[in-house]
Amino acid sequence: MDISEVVRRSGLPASTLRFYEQKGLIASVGRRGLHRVFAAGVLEQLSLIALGRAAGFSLNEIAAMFGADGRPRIERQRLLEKADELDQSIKQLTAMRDGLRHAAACSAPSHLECPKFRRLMGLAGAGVIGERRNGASGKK
Amino acid sequence: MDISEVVRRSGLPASTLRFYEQKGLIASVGRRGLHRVFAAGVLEQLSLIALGRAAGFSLNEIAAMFGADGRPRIERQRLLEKADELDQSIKQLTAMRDGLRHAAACSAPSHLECPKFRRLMGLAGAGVIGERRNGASGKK
DNA sequence: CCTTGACCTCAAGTCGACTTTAAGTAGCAA
DNA sequence: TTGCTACTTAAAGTCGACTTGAGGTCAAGG
Repeated sequence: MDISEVVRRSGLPASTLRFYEQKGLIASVGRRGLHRVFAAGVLEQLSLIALGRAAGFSLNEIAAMFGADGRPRIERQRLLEKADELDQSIKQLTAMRDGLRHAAACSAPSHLECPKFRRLMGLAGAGVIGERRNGASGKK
Repeated sequence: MDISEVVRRSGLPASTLRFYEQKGLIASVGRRGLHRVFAAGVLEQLSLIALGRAAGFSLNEIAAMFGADGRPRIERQRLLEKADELDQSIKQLTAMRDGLRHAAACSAPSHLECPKFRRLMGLAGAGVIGERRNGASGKK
């Protein structure tokens, strides 16, 4: 497969594939002239990378999970840790979601007058509610 | 209050307070010499900002929620939208968490042999599972 | 054979939310 | 008055995951 086919079948832009190759996340099996040639297995690897990203692993972490052979070497322990992290996130997001729904429905003239809202504010201010950089990206 | 007191009572570094002021998220009531002087209300505002951040709003979005007076002008509609986004996130994270737990427990020799794992991979590869930049930050 | 356009490389740019650094100022204690 | 610091500024740097741009190569189709 040449890169354009991988682009077509993975949905990722070529720039991302080159970037992933540079980072050691995927590898081309060789070149035809200058052009990269990929094995079919790269698609599976890309799915795995997407999965890792969705689970919240960084590209570096994901890279560390691939053996030099390209096959995944995933420690079950890491998976459980990440699952626990996700549990934490889920709890926080659930609290946040409920808080937002309440605030939207709340009859208090200003949100600042609503005790529930103030409680949520207090928690966030105290850092009890995790700092997130990005959650559900509302892509166009 | 001078900036050091806000630092002490909010837990945020002074650089962040200056940055927030520059972005128009907070305002000092004046200066004593060069030194900023803050009103007590700034602490409440900072909590509100923290809350907004935790809910997944960007600083710019949060800035837009404050009237020129400094009081929040929050549209209930926005809150409901964000709550729906969070619901989406929660569903995805829950699926991911369960998938990770399964993969960790799964008896298949390689994760690639596990049908559940492969299904999750497929979903992630197809972009069905949202792209996240950061979830539960495992801070030190 | 020649053109075309898909591919290549390397460097730099982007985005968000801050932090860091360098250089300067001034309130307050001694 | 001196001098210590805590404060000030503006600009640049950081981090992660890519994207973009400039300039170059070459495989394939006409």
